[in-house]
Amino acid sequence: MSATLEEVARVAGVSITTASRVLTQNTHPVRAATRQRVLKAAAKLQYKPNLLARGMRTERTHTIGIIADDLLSPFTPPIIRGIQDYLKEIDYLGLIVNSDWDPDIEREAISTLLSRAVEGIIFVESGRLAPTQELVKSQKPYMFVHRLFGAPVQNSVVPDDYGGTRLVLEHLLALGHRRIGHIAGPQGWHSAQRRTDSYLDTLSQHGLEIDPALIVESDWEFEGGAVAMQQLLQVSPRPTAVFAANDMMALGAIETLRSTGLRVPEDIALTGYDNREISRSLAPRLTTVSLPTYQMGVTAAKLLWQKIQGTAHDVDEVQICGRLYIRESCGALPAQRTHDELDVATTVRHRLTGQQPEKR
Amino acid sequence: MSATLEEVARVAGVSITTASRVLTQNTHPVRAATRQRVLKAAAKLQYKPNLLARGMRTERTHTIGIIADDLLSPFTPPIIRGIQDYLKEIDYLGLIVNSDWDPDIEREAISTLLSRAVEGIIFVESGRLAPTQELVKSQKPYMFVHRLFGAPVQNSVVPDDYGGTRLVLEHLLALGHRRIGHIAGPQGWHSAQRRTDSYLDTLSQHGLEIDPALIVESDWEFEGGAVAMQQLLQVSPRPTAVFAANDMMALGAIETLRSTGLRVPEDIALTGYDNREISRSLAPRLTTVSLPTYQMGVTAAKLLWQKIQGTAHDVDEVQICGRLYIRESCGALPAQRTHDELDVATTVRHRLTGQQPEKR
DNA sequence: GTGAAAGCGCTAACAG
DNA sequence: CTGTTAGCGCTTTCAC
Repeated sequence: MSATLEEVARVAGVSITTASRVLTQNTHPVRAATRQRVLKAAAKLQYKPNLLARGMRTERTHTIGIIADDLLSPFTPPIIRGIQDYLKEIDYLGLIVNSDWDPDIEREAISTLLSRAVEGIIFVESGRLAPTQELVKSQKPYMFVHRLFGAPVQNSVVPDDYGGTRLVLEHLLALGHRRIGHIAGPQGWHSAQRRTDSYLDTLSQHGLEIDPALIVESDWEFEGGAVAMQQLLQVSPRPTAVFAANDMMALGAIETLRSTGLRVPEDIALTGYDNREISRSLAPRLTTVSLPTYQMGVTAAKLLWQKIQGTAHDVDEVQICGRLYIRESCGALPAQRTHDELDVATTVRHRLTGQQPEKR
Repeated sequence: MSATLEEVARVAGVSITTASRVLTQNTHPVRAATRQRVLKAAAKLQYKPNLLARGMRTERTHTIGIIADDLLSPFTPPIIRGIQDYLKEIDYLGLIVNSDWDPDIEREAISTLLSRAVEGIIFVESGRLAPTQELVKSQKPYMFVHRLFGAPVQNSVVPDDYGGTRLVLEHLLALGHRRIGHIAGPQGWHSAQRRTDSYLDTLSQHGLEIDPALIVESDWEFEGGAVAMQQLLQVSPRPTAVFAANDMMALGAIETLRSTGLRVPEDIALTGYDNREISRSLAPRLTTVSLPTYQMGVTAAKLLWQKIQGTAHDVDEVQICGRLYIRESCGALPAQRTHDELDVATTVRHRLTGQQPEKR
């Protein structure tokens, strides 16, 4: 390992205590000259405090636990990144454990983290609605981010699906659409339900009558969206726009329209939700609302930090609204960038091992 | 915190030493009856060892560091998941830090991790080719996974791009294609270069002449693939199949073909690389080769573990080959599932708050 | 077989 | 202002 405090103290010709006082943000007074000697010694020896030892003494390990139910979900990594970025500012690190929607594994994970004296735990996309016995007993603070099911619970940070949906629907309404279909997510999911609720309320508030035939529940997936769209096409009069509750279903819907010979957005306008990365590439590029995953992660970390410091206690559910991304699929932007534009945007050249290709 | 060894010992009526001996995989002999008493006391108090204290004594923290240059890359999460799953088996945990392609941040990250007495470090998608001074000095083992640039280096686990490319090309050859275009990745990237090398070698080995005009370098992106395909379409005679060096460019190429009125795979067969999640959804579903990210993570963790234990030292670069996924875009499968099939595959039903919709 | 004691590296009283 | 001392919870000699 690297140099210890003792060595630094010896080199600086002071006691361990003094060295410690200089090398921490301790308020205890130390003479300037002494301070300098210690600092110099530390620099010379490349002293790095052993955080384990410090943590043992102070009960502050500068570590929190992150329990992810599905690390491979498209939303989990940006949430974690948000958490990490906030942690970095306060000089903390996160220990990440997977729980795979299994209560036993999760219990085990909590236990493992507690054993490592984390100062708090953040659950990412947890199916759980309440902390385990052990966690409660430990008195450690915790937060849920992007809780997928159930009613509002304290200490959780979730997307404002209701508000986000209103953003995209009012955009469609502003474009003149009056007959708007809805491919809903599975209603067992919190987000799906909120988005559908908002669809119903927003249309009603704008004086439109709800046509049950224009609402089709699907399963979040591409193929589900494709099938749902087929169903919507059989309704008459046909909707002029469709709000899909997520991007994958919107893409599936586009596929159905395409194979039916209908154009997006000219024949039917389409919008999604989530702002998945692929949505801004595929043609037509999708108008959608972002899921503010990164910001949710930051917020959860910040709230956990306040709880660790004792400046906050149980907090009510926090909702964070995404942004509306207006692209081509709703008709508000030119239908498609031209290939000329693409040519400018991208550099393409030939290659064949070593030799420069001929000009064409 | 939870119960300490001392309390367990007191309850069991033995010394701390004895309790410790029972509760670790210590070989020291303990009478069966005593052992039972300790075990019972531990269970009763729900004893969980303080891993910090143990780590301080043993210099084994059961923790490794993971430095990710880009957590939001599509490949990083599955690599990390592979690492974590292996770590779980050996009862280790990973401390994840981001470095964002910045050498200073990376140096800092290494320092932070060392300060926490990690037993080794895995670099994920690192741009770096060698460990820092400090890391070398620390004597801690390390591994690189999915190193993106440069020649083979020791202690790294990378995909076998050469072999993977051969898989997909031989598939196209077996389907009878003789004029195969190639949308290459940016040749500064290791993977791109290897895939192009393999393209050249495989075609040559099968007695085909390389036509430089059929090789277009692009930028890994959707739009780049679209532009590259336009370029390939101007070559005459036209290729009957195109191997894109990644899925995104393949999707872009499909878009170009579609807007040109050409069908995939009837008019031109297309294949990608990486097996991105979206490739198995969009129509036509993409034939591609997987990047064995998960397995790479597992392998890196396993090798690191061997180095930690001292049963292995510096190891030569390990290459792991992906799998060929045959789908519709190359023409080897029926062009598209029918909508009837889709109907069966997915449950779709109406919903309107509370009320069951009418049968249609 | 069992236990007393030392100590990992650090911080926090408490004296001076 | 500085230093001495105790001890966080655990493992590990070394005696018995």
